[in-house]
Amino acid sequence: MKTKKHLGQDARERILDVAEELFANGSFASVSVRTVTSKADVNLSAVNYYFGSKQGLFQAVYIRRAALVNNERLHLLHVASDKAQAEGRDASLKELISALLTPPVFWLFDEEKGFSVYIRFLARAYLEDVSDMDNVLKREVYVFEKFIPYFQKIMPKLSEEDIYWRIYFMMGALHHTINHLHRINLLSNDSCKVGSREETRDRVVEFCCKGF
Amino acid sequence: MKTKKHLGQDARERILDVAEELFANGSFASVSVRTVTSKADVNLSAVNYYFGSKQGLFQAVYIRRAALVNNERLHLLHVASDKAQAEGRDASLKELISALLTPPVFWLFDEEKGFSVYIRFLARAYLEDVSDMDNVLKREVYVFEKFIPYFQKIMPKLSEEDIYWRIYFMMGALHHTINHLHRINLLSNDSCKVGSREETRDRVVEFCCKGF
DNA sequence: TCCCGTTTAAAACATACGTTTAGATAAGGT
DNA sequence: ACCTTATCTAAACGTATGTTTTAAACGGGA
Repeated sequence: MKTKKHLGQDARERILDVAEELFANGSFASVSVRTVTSKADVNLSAVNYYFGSKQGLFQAVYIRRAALVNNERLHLLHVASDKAQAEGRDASLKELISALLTPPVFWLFDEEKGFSVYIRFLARAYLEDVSDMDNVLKREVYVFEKFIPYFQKIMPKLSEEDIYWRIYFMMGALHHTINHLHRINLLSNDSCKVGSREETRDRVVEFCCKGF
Repeated sequence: MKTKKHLGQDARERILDVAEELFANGSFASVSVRTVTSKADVNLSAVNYYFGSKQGLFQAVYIRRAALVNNERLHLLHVASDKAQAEGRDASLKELISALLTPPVFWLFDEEKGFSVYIRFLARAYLEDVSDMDNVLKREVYVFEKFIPYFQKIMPKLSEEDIYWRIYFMMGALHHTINHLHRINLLSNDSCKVGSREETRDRVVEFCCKGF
């Protein structure tokens, strides 16, 4: 006897998984509640039941994993900082930038954990006004603030404004990588192939290090 | 006596103008044909009459100004190349990158000519599968191909693959600038303001030059 | 066993959508 | 004047949309 019912949290998660995937590949308006619920094998009204509205679902997808990327960034920052301190030096520019870029790039390649989908979802969410991304960004600012002193220490000539601008462009290269990595073949007339996650990470980190 | 009728080309252009603006600010699915036609003050069926379908309209918006950015890039390339030749030197890295980035950045600021809308439209179109952006990109590749020899001449150590990767990241910084420039204030805790188009251009060019 | 809050189900609601159709209107050529 | 062509209009078509409603099914605690 199968017990499909009364697995509320289970159904909720399943909806979030499906919605995350669909929203990662299409715009908010192009994804219908009916597609979500049928792919998640739940009733049509489940979305409204659990999330109130389609927009509520979208925001719930964001919130579920919002902190993870930034926590991992801060973790890598502290690891690099501790290691540097033990060796009697400052954290290098490469270490700082790597701490910012590695989590999203690696997770983009990590099919297993399902984060790659979330990363692409995030990139798209930045363009949707439905998700109130200004408030989303405010959470990211918190992380960048933590990085600023480290940048200033090794690059004392730079003003805070300069550093923010460079972080800004760095995020540009990152988001572009996330969004259009699959098109590098096309753009380069098949000169370039997408390699391993480490190779991709190294390329974008190198680019951003020099840009700084 | 107003002659609203028989202004076919006029109505067509008006539809394109309105659609360009709407598609620049929202996704393909979120913009309805009814919104376009009512804002353009034409009949509902005008879109299907002139463009066959909503998708046809979207592609027509793209095509209308597609060549302009890339033509301007090539023009700037030749200007820089001629000037360099007259001075008995190669075109500098900064000149090359500036030729690639200046047209979209300047037009982004140029409210008057309406290109700023198109630039934002383009950035969003890259995420819509409806516009068959792989074919769109092939047209851009043509332009990059023209630049490759110039890059190779002044940076002979770099392989073609390396150059393409760097152009790729450069486009990332550019597209990010286009998409999220208005959020630089927020990202930087109000440290940064959006300055003139020249200042913005100089910042992204400087970043990309060093990244190369 | 009964009650109660939670969850699932099916149907209906009221719009909004892209597209098609049929016919009116105007302009230009012959 | 007539015919042809391009343009514009209004209405309708069929479908898809997000959401709401109503009721049934279930599990746990009294």
